[in-house]
Amino acid sequence: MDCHFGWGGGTLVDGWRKGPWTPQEDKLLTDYVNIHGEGRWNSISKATGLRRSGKSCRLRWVNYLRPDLKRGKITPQEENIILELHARWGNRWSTIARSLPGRTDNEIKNYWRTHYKKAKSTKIIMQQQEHQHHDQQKQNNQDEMKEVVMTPQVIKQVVLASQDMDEMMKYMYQVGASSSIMNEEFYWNEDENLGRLWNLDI
DNA sequence: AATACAGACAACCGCTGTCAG
DNA sequence: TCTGACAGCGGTTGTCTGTAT
Repeated sequence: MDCHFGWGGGTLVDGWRKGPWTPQEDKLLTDYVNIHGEGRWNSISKATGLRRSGKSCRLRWVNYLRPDLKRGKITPQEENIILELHARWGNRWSTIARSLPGRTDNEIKNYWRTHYKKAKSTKIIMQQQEHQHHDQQKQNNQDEMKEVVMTPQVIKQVVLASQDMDEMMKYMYQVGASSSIMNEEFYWNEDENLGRLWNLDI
């Protein structure tokens, strides 16, 4: 059974409230955690009368109410850390978040999703340009090797568009990347080279 | 001024791992 | 060893807000 509360309210499902939290609910949860500490999330509803599931309470505390949370935009430094760690760990958001004090896995996940989607479009455009480039060469009946100039900006875009190191390297070789960092040594020393990559002044 | 669109954020859902009984 | 409760994680969706047309 669903019961809609209207503006500022939530929805009651099987006795649990869902939807946006109210300031009153936030206060109940904050007071409880300040007294009892984190954990035992399922006890909160019984102890405080808060009609929220343990899961919902934990999420609200971790992502919004925790006092050590950093507010505001992701800084360029944090962005570089996220990109580097994502290249290394993939979608292990909680692992990445541990390297960014005050940032939550949810926040990083949302940030990546927004910017990754943008990068994905960039990748498609780059592939289209590559195809056009290739067609042009065919049309001109030129038999020379194709070469894409890999500026630092392009390299960073490729990393942004890649799911992982393997895909990135595959793509860079696919487009015939020409860059001083594109060599065997770079491929096999990914940790060190990611550092070098993000030190590029772009 | 109205509308469409994209970005940012908050919250939920389903799954998995852990641990106590 | 098995099982259920719980916490945590990643994926996904919904909503709000700012900006472009």
